[in-house]
Amino acid sequence: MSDLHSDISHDQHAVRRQKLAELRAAGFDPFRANVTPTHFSADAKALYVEGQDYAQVVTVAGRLVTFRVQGGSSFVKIQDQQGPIQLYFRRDVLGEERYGVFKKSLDLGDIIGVTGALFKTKTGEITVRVDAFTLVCKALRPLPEKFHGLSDPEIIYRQRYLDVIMNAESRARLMTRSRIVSHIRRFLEAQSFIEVETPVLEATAGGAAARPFKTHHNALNADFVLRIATELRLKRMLVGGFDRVFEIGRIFRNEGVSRRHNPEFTMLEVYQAYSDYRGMMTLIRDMLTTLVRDVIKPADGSLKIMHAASGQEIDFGGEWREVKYKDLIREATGDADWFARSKADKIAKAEAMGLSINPAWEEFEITNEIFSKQIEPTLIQPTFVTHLPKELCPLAKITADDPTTIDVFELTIGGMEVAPAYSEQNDPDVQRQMFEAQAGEEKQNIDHDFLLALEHGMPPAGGMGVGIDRLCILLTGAESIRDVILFPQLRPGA
RNA sequence: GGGUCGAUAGCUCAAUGGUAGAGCAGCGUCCUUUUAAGUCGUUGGUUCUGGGUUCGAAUCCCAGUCGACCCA
Repeated sequence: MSDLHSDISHDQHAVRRQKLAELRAAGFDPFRANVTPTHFSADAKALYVEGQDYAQVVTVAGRLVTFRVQGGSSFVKIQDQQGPIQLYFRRDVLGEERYGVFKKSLDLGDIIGVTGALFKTKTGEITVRVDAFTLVCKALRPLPEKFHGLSDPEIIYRQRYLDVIMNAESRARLMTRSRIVSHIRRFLEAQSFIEVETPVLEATAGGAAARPFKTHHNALNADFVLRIATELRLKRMLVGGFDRVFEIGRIFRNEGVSRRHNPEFTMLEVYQAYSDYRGMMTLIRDMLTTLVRDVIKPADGSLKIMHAASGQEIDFGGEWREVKYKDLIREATGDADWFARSKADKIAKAEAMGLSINPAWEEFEITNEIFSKQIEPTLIQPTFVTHLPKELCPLAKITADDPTTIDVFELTIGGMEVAPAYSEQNDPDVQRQMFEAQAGEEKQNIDHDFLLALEHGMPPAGGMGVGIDRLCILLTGAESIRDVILFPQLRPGA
């Protein structure tokens, strides 16, 4: 290795390959080795009894993330899914030969298994004194730098495995997402909801207004689209007598990518027969307060979480305001007769409020621009915005005392729409008329097979959608949807 | 789609038209309770790609690739 022409000491990849070759030449191949851990790191540490050093023997395994060699003894740390645990290697315990293998053949990033007894160091860290170790995977590439971690966003997203090895906050945030989804499943199952799976490949993209991805099935020689919602399939199950159903499913929308949008995202949709939008209020409030209580667990025992974007605390334990969409518009415009104004007056007023209005928009779209730009971002505390204009969604029941609105709410938290819910339209004739009356960007494709299902009879029901990614942004304090999705969509790399 | 910013050693970053550097990692020493361990020495560059300007380009100009942010 000291020959000038073959010096590879500057090339970490080559050095590691050489170490692997030397191990194999000595009769040991790490890629044919394995280990049977008895505990994960945190569970192992929990076994330690104060004052009883070397009483408990464990086998743990993980990736080498710190390496501190000091002559005849060394401290290293490995990391598994529960986090790091410190190991103590000693020449006088392992013997000259094995200690030499430890020092010469192992690198940061390697995966090892060790067996040894728990003790507490003089600085108070519970540590495994290693009696035996096995290299079970040689990392041929070096880890990013230990102190600054990994900060290049492109590597963080494209090589997420490096991010979650190096950045504890990323690891914690993405694990929280798993716990959130798990909590939602258990919460709904405890209330007799049935989880179902419906097709991703659809003949018609229904249930929402969005551009779909298109694909083709060769054997059927038919074009398909990827679903943009699960709503119409789940309602068919209500027709079929599955009275409480939900799906946590991937949705695909062929639209822009931004801090708030990924082309594929996860949506919970839940439908409950013999309920309505008011029943959904109770359901979502219980779901979110238990989520904060059991998963996020605010340190002070409250149900408050910090909302970085607004600098405010969001209190899930406070009163959840309920307010009609029209009242919010009247309040924001300062015009009690807003909905009676002409389109020209609406445009003038909206532009005076600093909005840029497309003259081709329908009147409800002008009004909704005010809602999404001027009102929604200010709704930080949990707020049920109710009774939206009927043009915004064709799938809900018309309000009994106001034929221009529908029996729905949009739950808004932290300035973001988190969960829309409806009293679901189950009159097949009204449903058909509402589909046909759709206009502007809200226009949905008509799914005739769905209308056929409605004619067979769907029980009255409440339904709700929850954007899981946005909920995770809110609850984990993430800045971007990319930070709560393991592998966010990027342009294919070079 | 438009605008702004960015890409330099494995990673995190310097170098403001004049010899491309540092810390960590790596390699070679010393070190048996460390916590970004310490210590002495040391290797390592297609400065994103392709053109152009210039005596001379990481640096200036043009085009492209990828990313971030803002806007639509």
